[in-house]
Amino acid sequence: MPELPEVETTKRGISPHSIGQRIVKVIVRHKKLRWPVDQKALNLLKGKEIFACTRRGKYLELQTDKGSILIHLGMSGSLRIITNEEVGKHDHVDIVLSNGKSIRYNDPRRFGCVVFNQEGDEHRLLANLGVEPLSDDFDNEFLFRQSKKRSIPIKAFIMNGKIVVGVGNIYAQEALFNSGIHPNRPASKVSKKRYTKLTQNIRTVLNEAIKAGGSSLKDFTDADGKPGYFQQTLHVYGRKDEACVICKRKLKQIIIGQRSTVFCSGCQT
DNA sequence: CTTGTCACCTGAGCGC
DNA sequence: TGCGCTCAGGTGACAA
Repeated sequence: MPELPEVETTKRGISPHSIGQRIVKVIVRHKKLRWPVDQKALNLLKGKEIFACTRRGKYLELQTDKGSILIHLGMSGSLRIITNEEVGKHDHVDIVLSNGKSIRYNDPRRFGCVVFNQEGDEHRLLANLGVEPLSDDFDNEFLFRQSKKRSIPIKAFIMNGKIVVGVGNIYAQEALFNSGIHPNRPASKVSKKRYTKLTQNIRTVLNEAIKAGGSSLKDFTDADGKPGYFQQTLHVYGRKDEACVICKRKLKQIIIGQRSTVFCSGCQT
């Protein structure tokens, strides 16, 4: 489920149920996630109050004054607020709260993680992250400045979390299509003007997706809540061999950095 | 430092 | 029905 908009939607969904609550206990049913779940360390947070729920890139953090729980949803993870619900397949971790509810972490592929963090933003998983695409740091010149001497395809460049966080495989493709840029073009060979456009399109595409995801927020606790991008109009992602919405050419699919990439050879140069 | 490749997993969908 | 294959919203580790 998770690109940045889904993570943001998740954050907004669990925040009202968790902020101000104390952590009663953390139940770990399967500790083999991307990183081992350290039950002992997480137990240090028992009785502590969650004073904030924050997002950094695609990472979520439940903050207490004795440390935080750092969560990543990987490819297939999700968090739900539950009350006395039967444990299902892939429900690996429960964070039991003082209001009787729990934050339940489910992740079939187990590419995500639930880790104890006492180092704040200095934590090794956070320390080297790039700028937030929805912040002021991601200005019209940022990508252009960073792209100097970079030969990698523009798509891999904007998906590099050390440059800018949260741009995943769906929205990278969409933003490049909307900007008319060929995904394989070397980053250093994209003009400043086009970077300005790309920057704006990345912002727009993410904001639209957050808006779409937000519309289903009231149903957040439903198991089958659709992530934002199912409600959004996607122009290229998943549309291989279909007609370009602009020029009607057949959309092509290529592989960039082991990730499939759909684009229009007419509109994107 | 940059770039490209691998690894970690399960489940869905398809052709046979 | 079942088997084998391919593919899927991510990203850290490592080699070159």
